[in-house]
Amino acid sequence: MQKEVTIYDIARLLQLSPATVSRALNDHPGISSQTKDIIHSKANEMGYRSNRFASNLRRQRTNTIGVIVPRLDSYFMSTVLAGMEKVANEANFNLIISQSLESFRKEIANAKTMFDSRVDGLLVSLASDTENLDHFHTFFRKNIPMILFDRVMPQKNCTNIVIDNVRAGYDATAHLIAQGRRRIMHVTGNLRRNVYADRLQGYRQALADYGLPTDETLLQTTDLTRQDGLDAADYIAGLPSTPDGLFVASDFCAVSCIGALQQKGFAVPDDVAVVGFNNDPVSLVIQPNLTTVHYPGQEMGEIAAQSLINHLNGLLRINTTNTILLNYELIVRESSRKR
Amino acid sequence: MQKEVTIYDIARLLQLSPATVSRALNDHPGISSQTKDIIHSKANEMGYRSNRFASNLRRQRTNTIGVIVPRLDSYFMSTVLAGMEKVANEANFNLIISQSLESFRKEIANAKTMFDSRVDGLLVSLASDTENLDHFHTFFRKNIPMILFDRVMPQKNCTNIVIDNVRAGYDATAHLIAQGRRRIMHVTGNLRRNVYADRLQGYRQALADYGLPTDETLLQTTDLTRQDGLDAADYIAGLPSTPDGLFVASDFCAVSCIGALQQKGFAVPDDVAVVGFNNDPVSLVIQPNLTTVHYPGQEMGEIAAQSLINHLNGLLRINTTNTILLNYELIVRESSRKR
DNA sequence: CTATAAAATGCAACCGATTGCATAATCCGT
DNA sequence: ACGGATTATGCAATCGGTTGCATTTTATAG
Repeated sequence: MQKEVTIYDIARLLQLSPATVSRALNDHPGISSQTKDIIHSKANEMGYRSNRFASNLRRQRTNTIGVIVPRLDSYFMSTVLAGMEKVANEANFNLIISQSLESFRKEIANAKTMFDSRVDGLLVSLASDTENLDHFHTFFRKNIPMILFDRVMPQKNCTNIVIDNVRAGYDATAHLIAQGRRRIMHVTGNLRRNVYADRLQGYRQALADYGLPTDETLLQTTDLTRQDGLDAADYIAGLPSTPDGLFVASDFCAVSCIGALQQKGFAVPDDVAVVGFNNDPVSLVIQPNLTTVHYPGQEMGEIAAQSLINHLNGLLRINTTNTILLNYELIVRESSRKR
Repeated sequence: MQKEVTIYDIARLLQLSPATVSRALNDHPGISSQTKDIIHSKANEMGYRSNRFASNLRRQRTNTIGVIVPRLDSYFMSTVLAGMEKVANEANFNLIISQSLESFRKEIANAKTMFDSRVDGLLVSLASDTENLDHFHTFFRKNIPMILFDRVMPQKNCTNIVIDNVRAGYDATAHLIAQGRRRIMHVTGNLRRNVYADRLQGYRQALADYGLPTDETLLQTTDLTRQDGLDAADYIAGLPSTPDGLFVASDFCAVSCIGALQQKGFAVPDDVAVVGFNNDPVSLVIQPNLTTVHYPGQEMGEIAAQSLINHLNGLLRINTTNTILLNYELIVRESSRKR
C-alpha cells in the first residue's frame, strides 16, 4: 500500500508551507491566484486526495448528511434519493441512508446512530406510526439542522418540503366527480401522517363543494399494503350500494385493489373509476392504466439536500419555520376516464 | 453548542491517563477489568461519544463501507440493503450507498467518489452495461477488499455472492415443462450479466434434457423494463405459432407482459403459462398471481456485509477467489399451474 | 527613495484518539 | 523479605489539515 500524498508533500516540493497549500486548495482569498494555480496543478499531478478525517477533526464538521426514510423500495423514494445524491456529491457531502421500515422504534434507533455518526444535518421522512419528534431533540439541542420531506410534522426551526396534498386530494376527487361519479370511496393510510390526512381533507372538501354527501362507510383507513387493496375490494363487494369511484392514496394498493375488483366481476372504469397516488411505474402495469398524481421525487430530493447544504454553508438560513411546496400533476389515464 | 466529552475529560476526572481510557474503551487486554468498569460507567455517565474522525485519522481506517447498486427501487434491493445496514450497524460500520442507475459511466463516477471517501471496503452489484472492472483497479491496487453480489463478474481476490442462477433457470423451465408446456419462450436481460446469462443457460439445459427443440425465435434479449414486457406481448401475438410457456427473468417485466397478453385475448395460464423471477411484491398484484423464484435479499445483504467486515477485522480472509451460493426457492402460483 | 498600507505567506498550536515503548505496581515462589 | 516475572498504567509522538496571529514581501503614496 503506497502512502498517500499529503499537503506536507506538496509543500515540500514547492518550497511552501503546509498552511499555504491548505489555503490554496480551499480557495482562500489570501492566497495569490498565481500560487493557487501552481499548487493545484502540483496536487493534481501527484494525485493528492484530501484526508477528510483530518479535516473533519479540525473543523468539527463531518460533511455528512443523514437520511432516514420509511422504505427504500418505492420508485418515489428511489428518485428522491437519486436527487439527494446528485446534489450531495456535487457539494462534496456524503450521505448516510437508513430505513425505518415504517417503525417508530427503528426510527428512534436510526436517529441515535445518526447522532453518534455526528451528521451535520438530517433529512427525514417519518415512519407511519411515529408519534412525535422527541427522538430528534438531541439534534435540536445541538442546533443540528433537520429538514422533513414528504411525511412531515410541524416543528419549530424545521423546514418542511411537501406537495399540497390537500389540493392534490381535492383534484383527484374532483376529477372523479367530473367523470360523473357520485359515490366516491377513499382508501387512505395512517392519518397521523400529513400526506394521508391532507389528501383526506381534500377529498372531503371536494365532495362538499360539489354538493355530494359524506358517507363514512366509504372511508377506509389502512396501511396501504397489497393486502389492504384486496380487503378494500372485498369491502366494496360487500357494500349494499357499490361506489362508482375510488380514490386510493397509493398506487400499489390501488393496483392490487383493481385486480381484485376485476376478479369479482367489476369493470374498471365502467363500474368503478379509480385514481391512485404517486405515479409509481406499477400504475402502468395494470389494465386499464391507472390515473394517478405525479409526485416530483427527484426534485424533492434535490431541493431538500440543497437547502440543507446551503444552510450548513451559511448561504441560507432555514431556521425560520417555513414550508416549501412543490408542484404535482394529475395524470389521467384509462382507469378513470369516461367512455 | 455544548462541547463534547473527550477521553481527556474522563481521564482527568478519574485521575488516569488518556491512554488508559482509550484502551479501556476499546477493551484492550492490558487493562484490568476493574479499571475498565470504572471507565465505562464514567463514560456512560458523561455521555461520551467517540470521535470517529480522530480515531479514523489515527488508525488510517474509516469504518465505512461503500455500496454501489444498479437501483434502489426494487423490493429485492431494499431487502438487501436492510440486511447490510443491520450487520453494519451492529459492527459499528457506516454505509455509503449510491446507485449507478444501470449506467457504466455513473458506476465509474460512483467508484471514484467511494475511493475519495476512502471506504474500507466495497459491496457492488454491477450495472447492466458494465463491461469490465477497470474502474475498481484503484481499489485492488490499494488492497481494498470488494465483494460482488447478485450481478457479479469473476475477478481475482474478489468474493462473489449469488444464487445458482443456472439451476434456478433450469427449475423454472422444468416446472413449465412439467405443466405440459412444449413451446417455451424466454425473455432475458443483458447477457453480459451473469444473472441473465446463467438463467438462459439453465433454460437451454432444461429444454435439452427434456428433449425439446431450441427455437431461437423464442428467445428475446431486452432490458426487462415495462415497455419490454409490452413489446414481448406484441412479439408473441405476432408469432405464427404461439408459445404455451413463458419464462421472464424479472417479475416486473413479466407482470406487464401478462397484462398486455390478456389485453390481446390470451388466457394466462391456459394459453400461456408464465414464470417470473425475484418474488417481487408485484407478482402478487397481477391476476393470476405470478409464479416466480424467490431471491433471498436480506440474507444476501447480511452475508455480504458480514463477510466484508470479518475480512476487515482480520477474522476471515476472503482473498482466495471464492463464491458463496445462497438458496433460492421456486414459488408456484396460478400463472403457471395446470388446471 | 522612504514610509505606510496592503497583500501574501509562514509559524505553531490545535482537533481527539491510538499505540510502541518505558515505567510502575503487583504477585509469586522460595 | 527479595529477585524476577507478570500485569497495569503512563509518556509522548503521531495521524493530516486548519486557522489565529505574526511576519515578510510587494505595492502605493508622498
